[in-house]
Amino acid sequence: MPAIHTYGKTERLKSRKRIESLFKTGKRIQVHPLLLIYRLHEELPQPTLQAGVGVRSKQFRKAVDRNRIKRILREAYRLQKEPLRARVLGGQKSLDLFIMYTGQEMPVYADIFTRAGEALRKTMERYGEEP
RNA sequence: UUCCAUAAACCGGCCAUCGCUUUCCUUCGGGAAUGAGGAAAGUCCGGACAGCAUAGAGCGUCGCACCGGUGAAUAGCCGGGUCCGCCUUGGCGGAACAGACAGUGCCACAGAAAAUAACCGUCCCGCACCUGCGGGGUAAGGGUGAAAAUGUGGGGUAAGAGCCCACGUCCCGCCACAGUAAUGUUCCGGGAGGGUAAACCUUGCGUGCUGAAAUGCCACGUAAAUCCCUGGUCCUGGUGUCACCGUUUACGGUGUAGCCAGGAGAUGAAUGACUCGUUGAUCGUUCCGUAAGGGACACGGGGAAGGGUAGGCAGAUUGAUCCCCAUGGGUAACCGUGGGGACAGAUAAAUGAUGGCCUCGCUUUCAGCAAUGAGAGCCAGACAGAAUCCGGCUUACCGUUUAUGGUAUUCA
RNA sequence: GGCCCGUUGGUCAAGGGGUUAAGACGCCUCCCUUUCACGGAGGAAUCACGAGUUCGAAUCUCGUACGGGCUA
Repeated sequence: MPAIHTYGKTERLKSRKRIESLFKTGKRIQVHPLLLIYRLHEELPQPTLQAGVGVRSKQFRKAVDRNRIKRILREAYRLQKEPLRARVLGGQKSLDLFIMYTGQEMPVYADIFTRAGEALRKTMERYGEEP
C-alpha cells in the first residue's frame, strides 16, 4: 500500500516562473492567520497538484522562526491534502497552491492544523465550481 | 558553604507512528545508510578560488603604523618595550604607541594677547612741571582660560629677561655598554617658541578591480531585427585566375580579381582613472561628381530602447581541515613526529511533526533544628538554523561542571 | 550571497567640533474675545544606545540595536 501523506520534491512548487505568475494572477483565500493563493492552469501534460509555503522575512526576522513556521505549514498541508489531490488528479486542470503565514506571533501547531484544513476545504469547493 | 565576576568545556537520551534531503540497492511495492553550530549570526578583517583578452612601470586612490616571533595572510595571536591609569612597590588593566622642527588650517566664551604676546604694572627718555601726555624698553607680578611661553637659587641690569652660571626636567644628536630589536643606562654636545594629525597633510610600508547572483558548458527561446553616435590603407614578397604580347602544344614577359605571409600607419576599444608600454578588432563593395567632396550597402566599435530565457551540469563540498592520545622543540602563540578518529550539501531551499518513557533542572506540599527524605506539577525549557570554502574578530546565550579572583558566614 | 545609507520634540526635518540645538505642522498652558476661530506669549529633545579622541562631541572614530535602499 503506497504512502499517501507524502510531500516529496515532485509535489512542491519549485519553478520560479510559475510562482511569479501565481502571485501575479492567483486568487486568494484568507483564513486568519493563513493566506492561501491558488491558480488553475494547463501548462503541464498531466493534471497535478503542487504547493509551497512561505513567511515574510519582515514579520519574522530570525531564520529559526521562519524555518519553524514553514515546517508547521508543510506538516499541516501534508496530512490534509489527500482529498484535494484526488480531486485534482481526476479533473482537467493543474492546481498551484501557496500558503503564507500572515500572523504576527509564533503559531501553535494544533491551531494551524485546523485552519489549514479549513482553507483546503474551501479551495476544493472553488476547484469544483470552476469549469 | 553562599553569592558575584571572568575564562573554558558541555549544552539531553531512548522508543513508536507519519514525513523530508542526499547516496546506494531494488523484484519498482519499497528497503538500507545519512543529516546544523559554538557561535552556522553580524559581515568587521584576512585569504583560497574565479572572472575582468593581457607582462610590466610611474601617478593617483585606499589601507596600515613601537620591536621580535608565529601564521597562507597588511588579519589575528604570543612574548617584550614605552607611555597612561589604579591599588600601591609589585602586580593588574588600557593604548588608533610614525611625524606638530615640512607646510596649511582651527583653538568658542573669557582674556591685553591663543602664537613672530605689552591691558594693568614696572623702568628709561622728551614735554608739561599740581594730577598727566607722547615715544621706547621689559615676560618678574596681576587677573582670564582647558591651555599663557623650562623649575629653583644666584649673578646681572635703568628695570628685566636662559642674558649668564649651578643644580634639575624635557627634546634632539653622537660615542660606549646591555639587548636579535624596540629600548634602557652613563658621559659629552646642541636646544627648549602651546594644543589638535579619530583636521587637511607629510614620511615609511603595502595595495589593480569585482565577488559564487563570480565563472564555464549544455538545453530552450528571441531579433542575424530597430534607432543614435563613430571609424577607415598603403607597401613588400609569394601564390594564382583572367586578359594581352612573344611564341614551338612546352615556356617566358606585362597588367590584374582573389588568397596567404610580413611590415608600417589610421581609427576605435580594453584594467577606477591618467601617462607610457603591451595586446589586439577593423580598414570591404558601390553610386553621384571633371575634381574637391558627398551618399548608400556591408563590416568593426560604443550607446539607447526593446525582446527572449531564468531549466540542467560543473564550480560544490576532504581541506593552509578539525579533534583525541603519546612524544620532541619553544617562556608562549605555535611548529614537528607517530597512532587513532571525524567531516551535512539544500537551491521557494532537507535536517521535522505527534505521542510515550527516563534522567538534568525549576516550582511547590509534607516530615525534620538541620543535612536530607517522600510526593505532586511543569517537563529539556538559552542564544540560535548551514548556503563556495577556510583563518580570525565581535556580539548573543538557560543550565551544569571546572579553574582563578573577590565578598559574606561557620569551624579549627 | 554581496554592497551602501540613515536614526535629532508627536510628525516632517536644518545644523558636519564652540554659548541656552534653527524652522514648519500638531499638542499643552496662559493672554485676547461674551464664546469659538484668527492673533500673541510660553512649554515639552539624555540628538537611538555604549565606549573612545578632544579643553569641549548631535557633529569625528569604533562597537551594538533598529530602519531603509541597491544588486540577477
